[in-house]
Amino acid sequence: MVDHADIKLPDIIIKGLKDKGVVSFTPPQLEALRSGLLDCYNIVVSAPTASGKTLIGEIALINAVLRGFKGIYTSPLKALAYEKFNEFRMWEKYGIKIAISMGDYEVTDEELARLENYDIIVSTYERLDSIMRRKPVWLKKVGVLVIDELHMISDENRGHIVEMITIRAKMMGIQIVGLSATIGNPEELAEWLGARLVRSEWRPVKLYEYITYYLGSNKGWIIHAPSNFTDMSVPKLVNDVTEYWVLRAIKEGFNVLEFKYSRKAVEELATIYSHILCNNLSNSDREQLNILLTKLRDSVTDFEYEKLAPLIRCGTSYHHAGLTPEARKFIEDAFRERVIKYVAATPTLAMGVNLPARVVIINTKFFNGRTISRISVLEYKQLAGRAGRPQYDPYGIVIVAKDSRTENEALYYVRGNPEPLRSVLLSDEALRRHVLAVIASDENNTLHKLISFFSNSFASLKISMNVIKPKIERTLILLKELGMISSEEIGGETIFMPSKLGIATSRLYVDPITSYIIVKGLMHAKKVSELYYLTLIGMTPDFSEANIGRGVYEYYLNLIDSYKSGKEIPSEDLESNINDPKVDWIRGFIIGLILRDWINEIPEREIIQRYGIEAGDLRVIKENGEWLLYAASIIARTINMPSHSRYLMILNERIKHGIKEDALDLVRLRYVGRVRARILLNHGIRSIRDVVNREDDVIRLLGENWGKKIAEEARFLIYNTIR
DNA sequence: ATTTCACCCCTCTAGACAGCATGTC
DNA sequence: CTAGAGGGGTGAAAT
Repeated sequence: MVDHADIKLPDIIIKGLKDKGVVSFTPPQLEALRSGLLDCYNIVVSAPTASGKTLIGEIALINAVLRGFKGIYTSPLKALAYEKFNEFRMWEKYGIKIAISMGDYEVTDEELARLENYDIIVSTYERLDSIMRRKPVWLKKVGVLVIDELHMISDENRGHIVEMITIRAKMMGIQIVGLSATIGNPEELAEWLGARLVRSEWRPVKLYEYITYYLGSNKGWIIHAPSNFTDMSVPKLVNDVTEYWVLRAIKEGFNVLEFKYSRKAVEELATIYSHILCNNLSNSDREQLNILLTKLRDSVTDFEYEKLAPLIRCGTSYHHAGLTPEARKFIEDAFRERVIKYVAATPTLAMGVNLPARVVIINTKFFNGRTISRISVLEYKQLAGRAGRPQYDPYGIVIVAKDSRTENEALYYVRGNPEPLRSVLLSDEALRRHVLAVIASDENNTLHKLISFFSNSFASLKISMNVIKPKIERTLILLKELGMISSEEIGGETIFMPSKLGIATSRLYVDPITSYIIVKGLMHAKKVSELYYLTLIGMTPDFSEANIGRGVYEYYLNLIDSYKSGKEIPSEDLESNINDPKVDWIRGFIIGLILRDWINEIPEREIIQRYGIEAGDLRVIKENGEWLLYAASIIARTINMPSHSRYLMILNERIKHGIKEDALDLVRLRYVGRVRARILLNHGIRSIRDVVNREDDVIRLLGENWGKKIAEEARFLIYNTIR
């Protein structure tokens, strides 16, 4: 029953919940409603995965809309944002308009204006930050901000973004609904936001945690059944924990998910258990898997097919970011359908889409760059939360810390409390990005105002402003040196103003250091090769780490001198005067080479082999390259370097498609990518017009089906441009 | 003489967000 | 408090 005497839900919400098939509220949902969710109180919910947190946010959003406001929902992943967007669209039949805004979609002025017409906007953190920097007028109409996965505020790389959007919402008096995993210090979070705290351990499926630890190669694994669970006979000692559960899984028809923090390791796990599974599959399993394999062939490149097929044939797979998004999606779907019985995955799988399994095996140790460490209790809880599929499983089973050697190592996770969340806003990188943003958006422009802005931060709850103030002052000095801001004394007070470059940097959403490197690199370059530009963007701190094999790294390290002397790449001085660990000249060089190969139409397969990367990594490099080339182009324009700017924009286009310059026209056609464009060019078909004029040749070269389709596209395009 | 095996040393280690425009010497 | 597997090399023991 969603009717509760003490909760007055608007009729539309009651109807909508009925449509969604919500028959009753979960305990955290009830508590949130009773804590004043509908009366605009700020709420922090700290509860496990699948306890119905999203619905709390959803009700808050609809409630705001019914009161004449807008609602914003924000999440850490594009996939998650997209998923929620589709879920929320069911409210459209009640006249509520839902929009999505994230990196794949524009933030032009028109786009910002477009959003004014929508009631609910779904976005990623970064996009929302970007929108807030632009201060569109409709921001005043926002009644509620729902922040999903609020515990991300502690994330080393992206937590500061979450903190900034929260600060802004807080300062604007917007109702904040923070949805968080179970964390150590929810009270502090609630205190910061002046929010009411909803704290719950409720789960839809009962969870049983099996303590496991390894006794050595000739003894095997000890398994301690949890004391509260007796209806099942699990042996106390097994040769191999995973093998035990995988064999049960195929007999009893459930699935097993194992987490480990290494790509190589998950691939090895999948290989090992594929052999074991293959010997134990039923005939109907085999049939299903054969059908699956034919689908796989159509879904992924040959390269990935060759790697995955022997595993998937046996009902197992690995899952990590080296796979293309298509391959990952394929595996996720097949696992959800229980056709794939066992998946060994890196944490990608736990961050993203909801993919539960009856049995979740968790390895906890990983290399942190210096030494071995173990995942936090918070992370453990997140992974463990994947155990037990609400509709299918009577309970979820977690094999706690399989890689433990002693009982205590495993018990640490069962008994331990999640760690408290800490602000990451005061790092050098976060401060320079956000202090610039605040100045560039003309939000605050004196030291005094900046300090009052940051006194609203989560950081300031624990850290004195006496510590924060000098950090801000140092950041201001840096931003001046980088040419992002200038200052002026007016009436005894220092006013900070953004430069044109500073405004562009904030809008482009790049690190001020990235912007600075690009400026310096372009200033030192007169006539330079494409490799120069590609290397330049590759060495910026915004170009995330690439998974380049160490051997490859060293090989190109030796090669670098010959390029340096020929001035084909930026000078390393560029890096030496910037003290930032993320600025990496050699990485830039290798990225440059990879991107150059890509736009010179080297086959994907060859690039992957040459640089020891995987298909998924190449995608990431392309995406980063595309974004930063665009940014570099705009930066070049703002500092009056139009020829650099033009060339960078051409490179941006070429990266998009992976083509040489002569194919730029042809790839404007749908169904024409790098491969087909090259086939046409090799036969003298150089433009869209040529495609129309020589349709017979096109059909001969690309086959009747595609040829006709493409010629049709070409006619359509020409017709429309003439008109 | 050839094969096998224990042992040591070295190497390697997760993920994913952001841009969408327009005119200088 | 904290790893652990794979690859390559080495030298001694086993066949």
